[in-house]
Amino acid sequence: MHDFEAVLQRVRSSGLRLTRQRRIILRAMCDLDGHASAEEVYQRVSRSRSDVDLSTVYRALVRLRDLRILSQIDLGRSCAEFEIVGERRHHHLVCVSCGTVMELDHSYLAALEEAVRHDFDFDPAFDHFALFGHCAECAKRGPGFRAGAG
Amino acid sequence: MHDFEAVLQRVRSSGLRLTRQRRIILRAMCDLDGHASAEEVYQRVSRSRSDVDLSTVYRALVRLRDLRILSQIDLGRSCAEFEIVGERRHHHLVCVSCGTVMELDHSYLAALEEAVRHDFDFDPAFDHFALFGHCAECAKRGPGFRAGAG
DNA sequence: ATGCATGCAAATTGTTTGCACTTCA
DNA sequence: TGAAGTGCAAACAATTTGCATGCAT
Repeated sequence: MHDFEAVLQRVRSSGLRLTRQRRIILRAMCDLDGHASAEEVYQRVSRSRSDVDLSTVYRALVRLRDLRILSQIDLGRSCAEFEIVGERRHHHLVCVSCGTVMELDHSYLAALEEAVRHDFDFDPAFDHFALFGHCAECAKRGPGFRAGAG
Repeated sequence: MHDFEAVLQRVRSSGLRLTRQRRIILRAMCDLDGHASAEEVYQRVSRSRSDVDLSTVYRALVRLRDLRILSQIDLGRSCAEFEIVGERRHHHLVCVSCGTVMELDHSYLAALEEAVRHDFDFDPAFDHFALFGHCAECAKRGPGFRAGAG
């Protein structure tokens, strides 16, 4: 649940052309709580009678991601997922066996971020990333499934 | 550069059938220093006259990854990459603009691993993962390119 | 008006699968 | 011998692209 008007404002000030389709897509992204793949966004916007082509969805998501209005993430579902960039920086714990996704506050990564920046002169794009592993229940049940997912 | 015989031994003791094709693939993975995608492995093993089908390469890589003889990683090249699992746990810093890949010792992630395990009862599969961002040179040159890569 | 965006359809790319045949254990 | 593995070709899914048309600025 993000402020649609605020997002529109960000788009306008970025200079990106605000078309009917992009408006629809942004509305869907704002309403949505969490992530969505291009296909999912497409499904949602297709419900409204003024539908949008799938390729347009793809193009819009990429543009908006480049402007940092959306962030892109790989949650291990073999497709890119997107989310409105909000104020709280957060990341994700993804269970590779049951698919559960938990949020991880950015503070957990602050030290690592600093160390990498200092020691390697490397600026990590730590805005939204996924950490794969096993949740408590699945760990109990024993290993198996997808191994080194990254 | 990994010890081919040692790897074969691991495969044998895992119970996996040791075929001509898998031997060839493993030899290629051992000779190779670093990662390779299925396609790259395929290219390499195709040079030898006793070539291997691409689908066989895919199937072998998956099997070997499940046995933890190989680790799989997404380095942002939009294809899975594989590497022989060695002794030193390490991860990667991937520059999203120039593509440079640097190694990051596991020690950098130890604290995070522990915190996540403790606070979320979540066991991160921290064997080999990629951290995207910008290297010093590219950061200097200014932003652009791929944004939130995860 | 003019250039950026869209729709449509077709192309690409990475990866997977069905099936008859081969081969390792 | 029998189950597991292979080659081949075809299927797939996610994403991209060419091009004529359309619409914000």
